Amino acid sequence: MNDRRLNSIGMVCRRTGLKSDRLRAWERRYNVVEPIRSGGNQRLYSEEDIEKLLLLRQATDAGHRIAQIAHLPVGELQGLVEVELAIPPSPIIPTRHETATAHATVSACLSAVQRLDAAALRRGLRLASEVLSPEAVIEQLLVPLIHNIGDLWAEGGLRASHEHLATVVLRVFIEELSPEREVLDGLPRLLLTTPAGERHELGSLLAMATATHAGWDVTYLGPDLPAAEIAAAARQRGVRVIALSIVCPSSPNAIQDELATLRRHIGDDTGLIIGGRGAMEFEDTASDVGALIVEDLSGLPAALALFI
Amino acid sequence: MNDRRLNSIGMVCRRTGLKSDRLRAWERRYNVVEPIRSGGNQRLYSEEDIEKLLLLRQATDAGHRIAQIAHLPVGELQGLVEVELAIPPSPIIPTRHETATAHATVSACLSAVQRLDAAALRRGLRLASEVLSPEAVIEQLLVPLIHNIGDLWAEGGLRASHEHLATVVLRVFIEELSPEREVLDGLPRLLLTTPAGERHELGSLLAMATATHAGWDVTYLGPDLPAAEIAAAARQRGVRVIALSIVCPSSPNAIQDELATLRRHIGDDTGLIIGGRGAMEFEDTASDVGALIVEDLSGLPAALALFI
DNA sequence: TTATTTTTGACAATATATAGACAAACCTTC
DNA sequence: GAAGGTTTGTCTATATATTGTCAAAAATAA
Repeated sequence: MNDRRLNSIGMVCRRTGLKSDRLRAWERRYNVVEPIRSGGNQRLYSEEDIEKLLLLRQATDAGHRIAQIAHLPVGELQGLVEVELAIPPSPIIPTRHETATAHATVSACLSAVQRLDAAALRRGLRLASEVLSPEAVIEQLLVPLIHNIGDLWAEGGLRASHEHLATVVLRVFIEELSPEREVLDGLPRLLLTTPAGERHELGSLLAMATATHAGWDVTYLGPDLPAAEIAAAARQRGVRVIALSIVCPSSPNAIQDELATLRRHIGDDTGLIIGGRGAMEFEDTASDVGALIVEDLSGLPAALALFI
Repeated sequence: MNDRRLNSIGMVCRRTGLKSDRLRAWERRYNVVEPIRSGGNQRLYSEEDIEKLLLLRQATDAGHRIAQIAHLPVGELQGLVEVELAIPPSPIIPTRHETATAHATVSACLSAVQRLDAAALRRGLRLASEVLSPEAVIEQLLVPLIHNIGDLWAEGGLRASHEHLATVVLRVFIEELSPEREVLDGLPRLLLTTPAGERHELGSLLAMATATHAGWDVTYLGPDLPAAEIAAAARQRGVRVIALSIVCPSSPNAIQDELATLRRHIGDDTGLIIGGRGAMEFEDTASDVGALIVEDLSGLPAALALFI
């Protein structure tokens, strides 16, 4: 393991909490470590050096005298320090609540939205997610819920404030639903947002959760982003595909322009997917700009797979 | 993934926060990047160059010496800054104060935003929140971070896409930061949103976290809500106070109208608080409609207390 | 034109190195 | 316990290295 990462003495001080004088004194008197030198004769410590110095610091803090332990190898120092290392993993037993049907939860959540009761909405969602798998939560709870909200909104049964509250709560819930994005280096990259003029975010959030589950490295940028911005972000991230959610834009004509502008900016190498409730209205534009239309959220993984 | 779009040195300075002299010095002394030249011998940087420079800035901010890290590839630099972020939690180093932790994290988070790296931003925030108290997270991490984002945005160093990404990540983080709103029956109720025309949400999110910590039952409705909607929601929830965040509205005149309309709708019994970076510009309007202006987030609890 | 960029050299501010001194803490011995 | 020596961390002074910044003059771009 030849680590090219070398640390200056200042860095070592920050990382070990030892002052530089002490560090140099230890080296001078006991050769605790023997850092190589830079061209200008400055010390360069390896990660192994730092590890040993950290252990020495802990040991001296615990009362050991540096002269007695300076020569010990790292392994022995660890033994010396590991006096109090107890990590009893507390076993968490998932309490199985009654299986509330997704349907009942949908109606409960809808009622919470209408009452502007964010706490109740959160409780309902959380309860369901304890029982259902993430996929089931999306398909049986979130999709119908968001659909219902959209319908009610169209009928005038909900005000903008209700939709805003639902968005605020759901966006956090959906993001928490997504798996932890840890070291995902090789994954294909997807940019997800809604075009300028489309401020409805819930659909794109669902798409984000779905795409993440499908194994994509999703950069999610929220709603209402101009084409030039989308293109710039796609370039910076080096994404393979851009996906746009369109539900109910304020101006359909403007969306067409945005799509055309976007394709012009990104060139032909980047895939373009359009989905959402209002996507079908842009079928012609989509074929003009070489975009794939996805009618249903369940069709998204297959559409994405075309670009791998 | 070859980007035909290249960046001038001025653009790189805005996007990385590095001064041009420093940039050229790094190149002259260590060849950190080797931008191609235009016909007139001017440097043209690629997106990969910018990515590397951002990481180098973050690493030097964290105390690394440029000479030791200049030659590292991007992947190792990422590992390096992760290591640096992982230092604060180490319990054996009492020498690092809260402020130092917060400062390093702010820089790391800013770099993550500029790289459109949501995962790194999340990790940075989470690590800090494991060490700092919620109050410290807000005051020393989130407020400076959001301020910095605003400044960079004003200077052209950030695009809308960067601000969107930051909003998406921060809104989830801030909501998770807030304590569980469980049994809070007697708490005074607050409605929090931004008026129509103001789409910047980050400030109102901070206000939400602050007000929740101050013991209010906050109904948060996200950004960009028309006055009539705000009034209707306030009536339905029976709130005592409405708080609005104003940062940089698309049309200041429209905001004045919204404020007047709102006061007309809600009557005189409901308190009205206006805060945020752009709030001071509406001082006159505020006094007309009987609204309290809060200049600073730290003044919010006191202002709210007036209405209990 | 005006603003930006390039090159070069110089310079100030930090960081680090070495050698030596010193006081507080620690240990041994009386 | 006290005396005396040892260990240990810290401090000083001086020198060198590294790093960021600045200025001037010429070239380029908008």
